[in-house]
Amino acid sequence: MKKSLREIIMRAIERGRERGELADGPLPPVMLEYPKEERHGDYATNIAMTIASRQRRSPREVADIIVRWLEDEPGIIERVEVAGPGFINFFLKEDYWRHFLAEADRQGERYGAGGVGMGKKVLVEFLSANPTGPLHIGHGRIAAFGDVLANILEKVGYEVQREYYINDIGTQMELLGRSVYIRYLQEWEKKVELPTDGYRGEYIKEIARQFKETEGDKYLPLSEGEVVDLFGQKASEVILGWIKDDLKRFRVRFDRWYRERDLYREGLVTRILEELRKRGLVYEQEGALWFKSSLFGDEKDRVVVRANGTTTYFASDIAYHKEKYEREYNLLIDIWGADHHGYIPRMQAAIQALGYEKSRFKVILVQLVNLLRGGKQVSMSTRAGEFTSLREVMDEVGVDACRYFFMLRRAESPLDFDLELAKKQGEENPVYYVQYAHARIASIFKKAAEKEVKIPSFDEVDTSLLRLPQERGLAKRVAIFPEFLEGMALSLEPHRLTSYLQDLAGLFHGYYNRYRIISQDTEMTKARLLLVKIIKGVLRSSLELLGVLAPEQM
RNA sequence: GCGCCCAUAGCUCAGUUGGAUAGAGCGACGGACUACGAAUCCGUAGGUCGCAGGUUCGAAUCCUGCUGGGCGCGCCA
Repeated sequence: MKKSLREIIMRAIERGRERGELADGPLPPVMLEYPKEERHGDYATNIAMTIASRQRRSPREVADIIVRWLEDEPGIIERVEVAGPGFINFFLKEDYWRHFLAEADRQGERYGAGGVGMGKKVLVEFLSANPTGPLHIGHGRIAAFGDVLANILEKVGYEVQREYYINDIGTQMELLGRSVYIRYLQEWEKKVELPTDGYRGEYIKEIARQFKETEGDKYLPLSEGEVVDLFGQKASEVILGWIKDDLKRFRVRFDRWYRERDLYREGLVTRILEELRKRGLVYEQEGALWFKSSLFGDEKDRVVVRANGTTTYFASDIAYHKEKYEREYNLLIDIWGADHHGYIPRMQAAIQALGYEKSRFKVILVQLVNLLRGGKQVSMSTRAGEFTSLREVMDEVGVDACRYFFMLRRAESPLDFDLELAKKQGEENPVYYVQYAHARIASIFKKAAEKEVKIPSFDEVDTSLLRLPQERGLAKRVAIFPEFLEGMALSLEPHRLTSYLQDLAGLFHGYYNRYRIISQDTEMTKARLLLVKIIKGVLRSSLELLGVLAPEQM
C-alpha cells in the first residue's frame, strides 16, 4: 500500500511539472516513513524538502504545490497537510488499516511470508565452531543470531541453506589428539604432562576416560605419532556429538555439516592452489607459498602453504568459498565472531582474485559475549578450559529467555552476559512479557469457548466497530508486519524483531487492561475476538522466527 | 603503532538507513483486580546522544580529529 501512495505522490509531481509549477530534473526516490507521533499522520514524506533547493523554492512552497496536484484515485486519503519544515503528512481513511486484517486472517500462519526473497537462494554459514570443545555462551549468541536470521530470510521467500563448516583437520585437531592421548595415558597412571598449549578442559579427561572404557589399553603400546591422528578424529567426533546435542536443545537447525576434511578428500584445496598458481596470484618466499591478497585490498599477502608443506586454514577456506560460489547462490552470508574481523579483507581478496562478485558475499560480525558471574569477569578461552558452556546457561536461564536475550541486541553491540543477572531476569525478562500476551489471548479463547462463543473469521465480522485508537494501532502493527520482515531481511538485522514484539505486546496489554474483549455486545465481541486472534497469530509467528515458544498458558 | 567495533536516562539497550518535542525495559516513587490471567496496566521522576569541528533546510545517525573501552594485527584459527 506504500507503493500506491508513492505513486500518487509521483503523479502529483508530474502534474506540477506539466503545468510548469515545478522544474524538471532527476527525482530522488520518494521516501515514506511512519511518523513517530500520531498527530503527524499515518505516513509522511520529505520529498518536498529533498527537491526544494533544485526548485529554487522553499520546501513548504514545493510541498504546497505537490499537495495541490494530489489526486487520490484509490480513495484512501482522509486529509493531507504540510507541516514543520516541509513534510507532507498523510492521514488515511479511518478504515484503512483495518483492511489488512482481512489479509492477515485469510493467510493465517503464512501472513507475511514471501516477498523480497522469492526466487532467490541464500547460503547462511554460521557458528562453525571448531570441534575442540563444547559450545560456550559466545557461540550461543552466534547460533541464535544465525538461526533467527535464516528463519527470517526463509519467511520472506528465500530458499535458505544453513551450513556449519567443521574444521576437522589441521593443527588444532593434532593438538586435540595429543591432549586426549596424554589424558588417556594419565588414566593408566602414566607419568606424562600435558603440553603447555594443550587443551586443559575437564572434558578432555572425560573423553579419555571414555576411550579407556571402550577401547581398553590397546593404544598403550603405540607411539604418540601413531595415534595422534586417530585420537584427534575420535575426540572431535565425540565433541561434535555434544555440539549437535546442544544445538538441538537450543533449537538451532543446520541443513548441512560441511567438513574441511572433505575439501581435501575431493582435491578442492589442491585444485584451488593450482588455479591461483595459474593466475599468477601466488609466489614462493622463504619456503612458503604466499597468496597476493594485497593486490585486492588486503594489507599484506598471506601464506597458503607453510614451509613445512602443510596448507593453512586460509587455503581451505578459499576452496570452501569457491565451492560456495559455484553452488550459485544469490547471496552468501558468513556469520563470524568479531575476533575474526581481520579475516574479512583476505577472504574478500580471495573472492575477487577468483573473479567472483564481491557484492554477493556478506560477512556479519557478531560481537563476543563478555561473560560475567556476579559482576566478576570469567575467562572464555577454550584452551585454558575455563569457560561457561552453552549447556550450563541453557540449564540456568532457559532456552526461551536465553535466545530472546541474545536477540535483544544488534550484532555489533558487545554483550555483557551476567549469569546472576540473567537468572534474575528469569522473572523480569522481556520474553515473558511477550509470551504472556500470547497466553492471555489463548486464555480469552478458553473463556469464549466456555460461553460458547465461536472465534470468528473475517467475513463474519463487522470490523468497522473497531474504531478505538488502540484498535487502529493494533491493526496498523499487523498491517506493517510483512514490510517489517522485509526490512529485517534486507538489512540483515534480525534483532529488530524483539522491538516489534515488545511494541505489539505492549499495545495489546494496554488494550486488554482497559477494554473487554468478551462482553454483552455480541457484534463487538466478535469483532474484538477477530482482532486478538490475528494478533495472536502475529505473535506466534514472530516468536517462532525467534525460536521461542508461544505458550497457550504460563 | 595500524585496522575493525562500541560510547544514547542510575543500569541494560532500541532508534524504521539523514527527519518533526530522542524511546523502551529494569531500578526508584505513586496509583489500578467482586467481570476475559496483576508475569498486566496507568502515572511521576530521570538526557550536553563521550568531546570538538564539518557537511545541509535538518545530524544520535554521514565526514575529520580527539578521549575512553573491547577485539584483531602469526608459516594460529
